[in-house]
Amino acid sequence: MVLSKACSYGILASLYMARKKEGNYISIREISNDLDISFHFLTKILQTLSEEGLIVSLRGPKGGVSLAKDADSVSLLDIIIAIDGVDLFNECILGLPGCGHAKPCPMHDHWQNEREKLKANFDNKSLADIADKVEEFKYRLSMKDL
Amino acid sequence: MVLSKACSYGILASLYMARKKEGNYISIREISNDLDISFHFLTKILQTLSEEGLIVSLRGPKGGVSLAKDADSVSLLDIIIAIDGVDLFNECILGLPGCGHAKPCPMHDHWQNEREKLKANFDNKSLADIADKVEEFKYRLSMKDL
DNA sequence: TATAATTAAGATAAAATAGTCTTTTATATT
DNA sequence: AATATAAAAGACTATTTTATCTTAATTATA
Repeated sequence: MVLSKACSYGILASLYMARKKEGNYISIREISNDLDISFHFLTKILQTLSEEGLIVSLRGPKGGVSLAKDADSVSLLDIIIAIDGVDLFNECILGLPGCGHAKPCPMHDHWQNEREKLKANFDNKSLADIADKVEEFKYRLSMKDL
Repeated sequence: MVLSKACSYGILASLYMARKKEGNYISIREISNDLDISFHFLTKILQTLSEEGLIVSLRGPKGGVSLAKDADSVSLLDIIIAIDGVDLFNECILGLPGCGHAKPCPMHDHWQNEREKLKANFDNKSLADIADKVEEFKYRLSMKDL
């Protein structure tokens, strides 16, 4: 698995928030129901995003979570790094310590190229970009297999 | 992590065998010592490769493991699929069930392209190709960080 | 101010992956 | 045939990831 489940869930929840009007708090219960993700697990993931400053939250009635910034300025890469860290984009695909230009693993050149493209592609996709094109491209954004 | 540790270890051990004369059995202890991989863990991984028909083994004195086929005809992809299965090359990067052309995740087109290239690249690298070029390209093939 | 709603926090459990240890089986050599 | 060597098999442990459950803290609203 390239991304952890926590990371996938975090991305889906962030896109859910991006599709709602900014400034409104959305309850985690609603998100977990609509996306078919475990409520408590999602709560923890969103706490991480909150600690990382990507979302804000409010307790109590009418509380919930909301993007901390404009959806234009948050990329999928931001979410991924907040949850899974930067290892995916730095590590040797064979897991060799010290793999690099001087002493490369047999996959080094190829994987370095691929992972950079992957990273650029994640970076190039803002939450707003995706949210705006859900209808046009019929994007699937839920764990529900409809 | 893109490949499991078991898979990385399996690849390194296979390359180790490929670099030795074919037909000779190499003890797992020697491989685990030289590559700095846990002996018992490696034994299990090599049992999988044995079950999958990629290597052969012999018990007793002078026993060990050896590639079942010519190193020319075994690709990294063969090893990966034997150990980790085909999920990496089939699954949605966001883990969405039913992600596909009709109802794609936002990363679908890009990732489908990348994972196919990754697969092709793994398929294109035979154990012999790599073994032959270790000196030329100064390949790192051990968990030891020298 | 009391109540209900909602996230935060922390304990626990389940599953997957990674790793270790012991015993059994096979085989080459003496 | 006896012995030593090495893989096979299986039980066990540890760690990480995923998931659940309970209680505490916060806050809007009646």
